Amino acid sequence: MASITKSYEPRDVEKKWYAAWQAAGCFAGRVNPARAPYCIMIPPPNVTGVLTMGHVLNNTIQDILIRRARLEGREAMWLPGMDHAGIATQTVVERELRKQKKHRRDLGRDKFLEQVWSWKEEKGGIILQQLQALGASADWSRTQFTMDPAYSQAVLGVFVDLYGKGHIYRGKRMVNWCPASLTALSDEEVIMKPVKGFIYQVRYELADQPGKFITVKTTRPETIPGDVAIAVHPEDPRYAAWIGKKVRRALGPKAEIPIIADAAVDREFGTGALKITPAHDKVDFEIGQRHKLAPIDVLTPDGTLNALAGPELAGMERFAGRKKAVELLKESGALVKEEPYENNIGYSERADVPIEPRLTWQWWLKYPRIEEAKAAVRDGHIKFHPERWSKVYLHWLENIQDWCISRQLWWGHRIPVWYAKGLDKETLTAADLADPKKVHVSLAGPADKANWVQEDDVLDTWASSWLWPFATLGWPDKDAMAKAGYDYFYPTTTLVTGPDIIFFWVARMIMAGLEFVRPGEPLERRIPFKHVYFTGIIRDASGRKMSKSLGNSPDPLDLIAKYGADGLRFGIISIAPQGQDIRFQEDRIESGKNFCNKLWNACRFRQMSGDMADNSALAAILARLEPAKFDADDHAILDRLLSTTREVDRSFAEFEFSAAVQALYGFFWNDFCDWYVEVSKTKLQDPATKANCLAIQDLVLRQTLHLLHPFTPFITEELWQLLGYGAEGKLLMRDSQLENCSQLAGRGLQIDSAAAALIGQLKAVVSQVRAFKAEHGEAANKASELIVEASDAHWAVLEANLGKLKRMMGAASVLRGKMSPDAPATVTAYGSWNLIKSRGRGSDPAAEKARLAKELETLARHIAGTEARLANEAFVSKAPPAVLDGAKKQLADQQARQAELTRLLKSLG
RNA sequence: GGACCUUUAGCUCAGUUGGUUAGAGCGUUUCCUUGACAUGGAAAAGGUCACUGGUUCGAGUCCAGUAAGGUCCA
Repeated sequence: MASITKSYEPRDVEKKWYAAWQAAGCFAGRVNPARAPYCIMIPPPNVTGVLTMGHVLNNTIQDILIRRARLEGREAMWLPGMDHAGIATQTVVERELRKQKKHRRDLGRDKFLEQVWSWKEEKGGIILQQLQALGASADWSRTQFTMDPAYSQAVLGVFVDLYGKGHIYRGKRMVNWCPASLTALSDEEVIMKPVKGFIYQVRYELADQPGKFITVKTTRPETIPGDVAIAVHPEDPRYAAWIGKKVRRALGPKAEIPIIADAAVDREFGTGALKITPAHDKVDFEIGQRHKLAPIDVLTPDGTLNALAGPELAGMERFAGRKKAVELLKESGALVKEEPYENNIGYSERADVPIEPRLTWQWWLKYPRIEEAKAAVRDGHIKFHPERWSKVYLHWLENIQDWCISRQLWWGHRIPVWYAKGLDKETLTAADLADPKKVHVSLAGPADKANWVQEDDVLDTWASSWLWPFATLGWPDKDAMAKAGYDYFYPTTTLVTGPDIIFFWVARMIMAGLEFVRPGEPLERRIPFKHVYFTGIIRDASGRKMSKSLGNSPDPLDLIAKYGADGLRFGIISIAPQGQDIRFQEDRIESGKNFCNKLWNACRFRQMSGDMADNSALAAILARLEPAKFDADDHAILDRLLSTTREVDRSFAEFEFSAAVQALYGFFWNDFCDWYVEVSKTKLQDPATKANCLAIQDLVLRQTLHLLHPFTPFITEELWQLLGYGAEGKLLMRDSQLENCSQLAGRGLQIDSAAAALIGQLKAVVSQVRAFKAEHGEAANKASELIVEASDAHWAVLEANLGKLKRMMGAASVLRGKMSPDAPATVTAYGSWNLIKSRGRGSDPAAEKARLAKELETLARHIAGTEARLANEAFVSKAPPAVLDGAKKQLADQQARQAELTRLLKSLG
């Protein structure tokens, strides 16, 4: 067996094991009826994406769940893949074209798409390789892409199906239009941002009463040429006499527009009068509809003012147009006032430019299964972690609006709709749309393609990823489904994602699953997953979101190079409490690395401590234990091993990963390394106790490696092999079975849990002596001569453990003695024992007295508090007996200590 | 405007159904290169649990309100 080097070097170990695992097919999830499945579908990253800290957190958690499930003997399957990311990808390729001074229209649709595909083959999906560096144990043979032929068939088939069921319609409505990407966006793709600008008061002159004006407030004077009316509230006395009159439009082509009354007008806002521009505002559009006013669209798709805006403005970009409009209004005297103003403006999520409300023909989806989707979460078939997100989910479903699923892009799933040649798409009526001679909807398309023109629009990317949990399992193709194990793996077990896409993705997947999977079967068989774990958002140290533009996001690959993948994983999980955002601190990643090194060296110590015995199976190690020789330390460490295992079990059940990591850290570092390994150094010297001590170490290390493996897969596999836990050719990650707390406890371990309390006391004594020495300027490792004054019972306990304790305390000798009235100043007390270090150097009676006095002072305060509590009749009569006894015992201890300290203080003169 | 979250040591956070003197990591200070580990060991200092009320024998914990910060929805 190879010997363990002095420090852990992750790089080679990671490469070696990742390749070995892959070669051994460890990541594959297969249909295996003998085992319960555990399945996770990756939230598909964008094909344009590169690994961010958010991905690191999200995918580490998925890997942790999958690896733990595998160790528990479940058939684990983590399905990876990518999203075609319509706008983002098209933008990337268009940017490359622009470098060659070309536009996608120069190439035409087919040529452009060829370009996108070759970009995808060359540069797309880097992130999947990066996930491998992180240790992701996904089943790469199943990698899916939302534009793959089979997946695309599923997406288009769903469109045809929903169209046939009447869930999809074409309508001319207000949409969020992105003037940069030239496409519609759904509400979820629009980000509201407060923007500082101006609000203008503009007056409109009454047509039949020159010199009389009505004044409105607007932030968008450039749209005045699109005004079709001025609206006031019907019950507003200020304007009651004005209703029905006409005013002259303040800007643009001359026109007279009516003053109308509509209850949607907010009397409190501005002047109480509102200009109505139906083509450029959602509310205005609705008002316009009610009053049968035809909208006037003064903008081109790219946000330039058109001829309808009038000759002065036509051709100007919208923000330049606004400046010009203000100038023109000033000149004409229509501008009454201009004041600074902050309002919320919708921005395109991808292009980061203000969106335009715009009237266009789009395809809309009426969501299916809304009520079932609510019930699935409300009734607990799908559990959200943390639970509170279910409120957000339900609230969204309560107020759900139809989904605009068409996008004016080329990259994506082209909508399977054909229009009869010569048909004007802009003037289609509902009857036309229902007429199969005019509009054809099918997967295969019309037989006589020459007579038809296919819809130009593609589907929203989310209208493909909402099928992810089952389209990735071959749905709807029966053969593909059988091959992928659809029946076995669906519903999947857990979804790990961010709360920012509850609406985009989580809710829609639930509705899709309910609509398309296993029609007629109970709800719990149709839902796409049973648990949804929402991660926090990773922020920088000062709490800002990490973003490319701020440059405050570290490159995870740099972190892996610096701290190892295990260090990064351990570190990031340790700072990721459930349900809270995470402030990233690199020093926590460093602790992760340090922990790995500690683990490494503890195993190294084991290897150096004695010959390796049979470690190849848990039973073999258990057989080596000699319970008759267990001392308090052995009992205590096994007791802690079990309680730590229990805590990790609990943490997994509750999705509290950082709690698991913290429990393992504390147990391994404090209980095992700082205490058990140290006392082992004495026990290993004695041939009578050596073998048992090594067996205990082997048991503890084995279980620790097992529990840690999901978090730090590489180093644990390496050490597992180095310490001989794997029989020939057996891998930790694939061939071992993790014992949970009750399984391990059921292995016949006879543990005296009272021993843990005794060890706690001994630790306190050691601590006391060390503090005592440190306070007197004596190094911990200096062999001091100590005298102990103790009762027979205490001395017996101390004496029984003296060999180990001397090493821990840094004592050359520990003798039982008595305090003499002229004791040297170097004295301390613990409970009812006194530890006296004789012939101490550097003793300072004054400092010692000050220390004792300070301690007595705080003690007196605590005693007063405890006494007051016990003197309280209500407390004594109402508190449970255990609490009452605790308080009494506490008082007795405090008083005993007070007496000792007082005695010591006196002895110092 | 509505909903949710957060507020505990210099920093980042734990703190289970209310119960002994509120914990951890990092940072700070002092000491230690001892044979697993200086990526380490030992010790110390450091807290009015945001604020105000209430419930209770007892509140960091439960309830109400206030303040500050954050997120989402409209």
